[in-house]
Amino acid sequence: MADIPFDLARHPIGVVVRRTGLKPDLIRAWERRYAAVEPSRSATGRRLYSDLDIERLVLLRQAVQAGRGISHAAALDKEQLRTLIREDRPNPGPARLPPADLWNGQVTAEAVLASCISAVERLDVIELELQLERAAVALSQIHMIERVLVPMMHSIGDLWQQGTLRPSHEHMASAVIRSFLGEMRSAYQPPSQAPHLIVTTPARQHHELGALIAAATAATEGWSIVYLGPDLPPEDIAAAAHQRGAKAVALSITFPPDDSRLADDLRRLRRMLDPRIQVVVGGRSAGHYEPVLKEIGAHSVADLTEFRRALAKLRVPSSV
Amino acid sequence: MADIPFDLARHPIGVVVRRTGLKPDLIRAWERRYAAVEPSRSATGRRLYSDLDIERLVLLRQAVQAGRGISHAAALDKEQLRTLIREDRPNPGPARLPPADLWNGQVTAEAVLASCISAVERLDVIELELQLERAAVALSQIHMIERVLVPMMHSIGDLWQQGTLRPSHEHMASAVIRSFLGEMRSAYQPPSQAPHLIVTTPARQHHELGALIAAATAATEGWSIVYLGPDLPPEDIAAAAHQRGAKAVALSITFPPDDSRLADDLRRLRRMLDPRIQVVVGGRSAGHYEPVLKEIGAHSVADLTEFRRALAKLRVPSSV
DNA sequence: TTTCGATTGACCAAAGGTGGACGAGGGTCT
DNA sequence: AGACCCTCGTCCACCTTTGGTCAATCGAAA
Repeated sequence: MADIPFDLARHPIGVVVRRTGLKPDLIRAWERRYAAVEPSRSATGRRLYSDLDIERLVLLRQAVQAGRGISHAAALDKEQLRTLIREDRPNPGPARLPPADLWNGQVTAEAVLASCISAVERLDVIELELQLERAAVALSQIHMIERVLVPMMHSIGDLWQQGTLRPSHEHMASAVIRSFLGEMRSAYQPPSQAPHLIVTTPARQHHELGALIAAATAATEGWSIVYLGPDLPPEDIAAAAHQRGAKAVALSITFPPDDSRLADDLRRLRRMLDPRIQVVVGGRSAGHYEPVLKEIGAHSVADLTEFRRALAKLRVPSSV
Repeated sequence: MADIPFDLARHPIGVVVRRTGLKPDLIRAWERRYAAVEPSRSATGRRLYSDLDIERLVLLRQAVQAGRGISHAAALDKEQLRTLIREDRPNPGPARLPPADLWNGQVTAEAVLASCISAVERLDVIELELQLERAAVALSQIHMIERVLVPMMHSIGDLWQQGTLRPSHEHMASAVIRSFLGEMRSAYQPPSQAPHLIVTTPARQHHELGALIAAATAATEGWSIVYLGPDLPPEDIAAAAHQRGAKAVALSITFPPDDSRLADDLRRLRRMLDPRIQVVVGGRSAGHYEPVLKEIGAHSVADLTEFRRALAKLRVPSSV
């Protein structure tokens, strides 16, 4: 399979606009004023960008977003840009959560959310996919999950309960979100020595969106995910964990609030599982099972931030 | 199933128009100006297109929609077009596939199938995704579905029943195939005037892979798909069909072999549905419901070829 | 006879390119 | 503190290229 060389100039400016989220005028201005990129030209003068050009533009955008001047950033090479962006991230990263998430007033998580919900109401698959895809270019993955997908699921749940939406709307949205999260997760290629995490839902728990979100989140944290879908009995969860030599098992529990069989399943899982394998449980109804979870020594997480923290702790056995 | 060779030229331009969603004038313009396809001619000068030509036109349409100029796209071969589109569609992913070092020879459906099954046995998500992705570039979509995915589902089903595989393997494979089919479907951007097809599974039918395959297949035939996932009661199917002004509803029935409630649901669906909306039913267990299907005037299809044929017939209201 | 398809040439909307100007925001100078 | 200036995203006017569509005409097919 002949791979296309990265430095082959072949993208017209329209494609670059879609992939970078920058406006065409701006791209040209950066080129004119700072020689930020220097695309080659077609015989008739059209700009042709290479993959490297696009990558560079994305980096430049991130650098500018992080507060650098474009005139300064444009002079740096790829590696310098990368370190610069990495430096900027951890500090203002969490602090920037409230105002961030927009690119010059264009794409805000709230606006995306509104469009998505409207698309769901109209049962418009194409529009919903389009909105999500477009947002994914502009928003970071964390924002995407925490500010768009999670609120969207909640809104849909609410609208469904109050009768505004039918099950078909909820089904359609689930299918689209599922695909989207699946792509999100598989876009992350874990390092080869990454610890394995089994993600699933216990038997009789059919709602898998929570598990998918967990999978996508853990993937961004550098875990290698084995996603098993919903509704799996404890024997199979344990077998899978052992076969893959997993470091941990993540379960999402959404419903019902109380089910003694589920508590039994959890105990059974713990008993069958290698004691070195940790269990993390989250989801809407996880709180109702606190006693059992404590009993079996599972990490119970109330939200994604806690989940991420738990993952970080699990990763480094020394710090337990 | 006697295969018709893909490169046999036999479709008049009208068929190509219906299958690709392109206007006849445009198809001819592409040929005239860019030699985008070069159909053979009948004795009297009529254009005759092969399946490969049609596939190529669909790919070209997608490339153009992704922002490529037709003049540029027309110069590429099938494989290049596929990579291009695949690259444009999903998240402008960070890392690209590693260079293919093995597989220097031909990619055959059988070899892919074997590697996939081995990956499932090893519960190796990454490898399975990699194999599918790689195969998708080399194989046509129809081959991919009929020679890889469908046999794979059957093999897994068999291995599961004979106890070689656990439910966790089956779950993992389902999740991956589901994502993959979802991407396959959404990679096909239907033309805007394409007729809508609702795809789902009746209530209590939880296996959705059949429905997903139907969705992906119909998408390649130029339908606009509203995929609703599994397990939907008739009221909601009907409501969705009416809200989107669908032309037809496709249902996949896999199990159980006999269920009187399902028969009732089918009757109810037919009663609630606008008589102009057709119902197509397929799946492993569809045969067991022949009487009901005949009673409600549903099209019952035994395999994907029949399904495609039924879709083609539905599309042209004149021929009903 | 009506419909479909082929051909040709023309038309025009959309996308892209260029150069220039504007103006909000943030300094600096005297 | 007011005048000045710099930075940089945006907008505009005007042009070229690209490419989808149409109309007119004619032969073939159903």
